[in-house]
Amino acid sequence: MTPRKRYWLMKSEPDAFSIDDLQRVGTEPWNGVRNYQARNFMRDGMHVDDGVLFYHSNTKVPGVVGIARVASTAYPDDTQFDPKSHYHDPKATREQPRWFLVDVAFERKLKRTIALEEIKRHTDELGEGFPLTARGSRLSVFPVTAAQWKLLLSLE
DNA sequence: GCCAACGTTGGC
DNA sequence: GCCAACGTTGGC
Repeated sequence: MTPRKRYWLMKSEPDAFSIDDLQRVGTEPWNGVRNYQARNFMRDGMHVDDGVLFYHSNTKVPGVVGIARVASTAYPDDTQFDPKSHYHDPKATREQPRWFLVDVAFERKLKRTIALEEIKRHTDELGEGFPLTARGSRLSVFPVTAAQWKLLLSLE
């Protein structure tokens, strides 16, 4: 049985990996996530063809810049095993991987950036707990409801 | 570049 | 199991 389509938001620093990079390569393993909550969402929650809002963080105008889709089920993030990688985790083994990822595929760029500043004006509709606007939240992968998805894209 | 907020680590 | 120290995130 095919699970109902879910929606997610995934943050990336454009200096490291931008929506243009994703457009160029088409599909990319979402490596480097080293937060358990974000990992759990990828490993336990994501299904192929789920929708992804691509968000640029730590940049001049942070915001949602494109749409992607989940392109694989979760599998171990290879960078955790590589001593030369910035994402190397000495406690992870092939037998007992600690970090998982999914492949993410490009769908389209938004016509314009939906800036965080603008998104904040809709806190009431998005809900107090929405991780993008919740105070102090740094979660880089989290679920978005169908209603939140629709609202955010209506701002495009 | 600053720094508040948060998550993780490790000594005890 | 507590919690101080440290490292990271990410808006500004």
